[in-house]
Amino acid sequence: MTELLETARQHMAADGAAALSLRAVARDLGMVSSAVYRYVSSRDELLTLLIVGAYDAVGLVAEQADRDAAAAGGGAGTRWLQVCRAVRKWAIAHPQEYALIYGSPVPGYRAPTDTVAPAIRIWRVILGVIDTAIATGTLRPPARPFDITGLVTDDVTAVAGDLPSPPFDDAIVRGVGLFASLFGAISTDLFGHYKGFAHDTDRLFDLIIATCAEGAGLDLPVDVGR
Amino acid sequence: MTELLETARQHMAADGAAALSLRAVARDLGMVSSAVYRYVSSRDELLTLLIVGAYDAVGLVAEQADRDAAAAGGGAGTRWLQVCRAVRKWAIAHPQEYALIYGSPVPGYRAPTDTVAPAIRIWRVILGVIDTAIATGTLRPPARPFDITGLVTDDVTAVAGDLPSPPFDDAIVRGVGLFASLFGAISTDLFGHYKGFAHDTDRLFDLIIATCAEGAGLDLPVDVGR
DNA sequence: TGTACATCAGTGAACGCGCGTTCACTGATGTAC
DNA sequence: TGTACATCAGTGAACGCGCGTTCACTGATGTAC
Repeated sequence: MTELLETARQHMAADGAAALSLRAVARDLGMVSSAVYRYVSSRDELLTLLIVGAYDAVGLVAEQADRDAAAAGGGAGTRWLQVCRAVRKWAIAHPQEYALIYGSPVPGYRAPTDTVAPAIRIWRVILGVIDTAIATGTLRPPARPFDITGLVTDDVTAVAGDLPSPPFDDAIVRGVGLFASLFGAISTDLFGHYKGFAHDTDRLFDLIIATCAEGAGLDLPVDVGR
Repeated sequence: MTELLETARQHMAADGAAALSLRAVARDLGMVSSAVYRYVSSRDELLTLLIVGAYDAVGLVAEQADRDAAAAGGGAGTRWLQVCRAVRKWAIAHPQEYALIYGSPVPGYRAPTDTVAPAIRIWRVILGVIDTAIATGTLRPPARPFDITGLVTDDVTAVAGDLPSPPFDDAIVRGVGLFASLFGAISTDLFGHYKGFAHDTDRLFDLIIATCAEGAGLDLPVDVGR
């Protein structure tokens, strides 16, 4: 089973998730194609397992980076930067797994609800960073407060707990902004949208994260990319 | 030819680019499969045409929104917001074409250089907005200047012209930040990462864009999402 | 006005391929008494 | 210690399918003299 997933991941790494074939994986395992049905009931189930695994890997990497940075005495800004760097490092090491979850959906595949829980892990990390920033008084209050009534569903509180009180009741907006900037910055690079214009992509990434985090009221360490 | 591309786009809309099949398109056109080779020399060439078309569509939509906002007397912030909204509107109307260019690469497809020029149109719009903001004195100077030496290749000046002088020599960083936030925000929504948490996605989008733009030193109209 | 020829858009059959999934099966290993 | 049985991991053949691409061809339309 572990071997099956490992081989499937290798195939994905080579050809992409959309081209993932049970037969090819079976071949690589030295099995006849029908044998994989001993482990997995269909191609879709295999994809689901890979998706869940990828979300969990991102979640784990993010949680660890966050914990490590906090343990080292880092504030909210440092923690966010380290989370971003860790997620990006994972994405670069596993581009097709990244594409599987944060790229375009695989044609014909319908995600079951099993994928929701692992997908949410990264959100918890983001909201945790923001909570810390509020608690330690380092989150810059909004110049002009947003009206967030009717913006999100009640399910958010199930994940995030109660929303912070004003002026920080816009925490979700900031969180979504951080999320979008993180995955926007990674995808832009990974999916080839720099077209050869970027040279030092590591530093450019830090600077994008810093730029957008500043907009969210989060100050990154002063020496980022400088 | 126009019909071919139109039918191909319809098929993509239904099944995604990775599943696009010359035979299925031919069937829909009431042709025998070999007949499409009259118009297109291979499946890859068809994909290239679709990709170029999608980039051009995004570029056009962005340029128009920018021009219209400028003509209506909008400043840099307003222009950027209108560009974002226009691109997002196009993306929602053409999700698979969006995924084709800003999602994960199609497995097995290698993009020829023909796609570079149309892909760059949106960058010109972004850099144009920033130039305006500098020229009109509405771009907030960086609190702590970035050191951008070695960050980008010389090709950038071919697209963007000469870089602005300090303290705005970090314009590219801001531009990439805006780019990442725009496509991050669209993809997050379109690829289903809100998982049912977002309610008013239109307003949420505006707020993300405003949040990240603020980090880039660009002030959006005061009433955005408020 | 009539004829010869070229161009064009599409036909139809065939190639070799890989795919997901099913089914009845085999033989080795483990377990119960 | 020996026997009967159940479980397990995998086999092998077959199903029906759609795919990209090639090739020699046909018949309608346009053009030149």
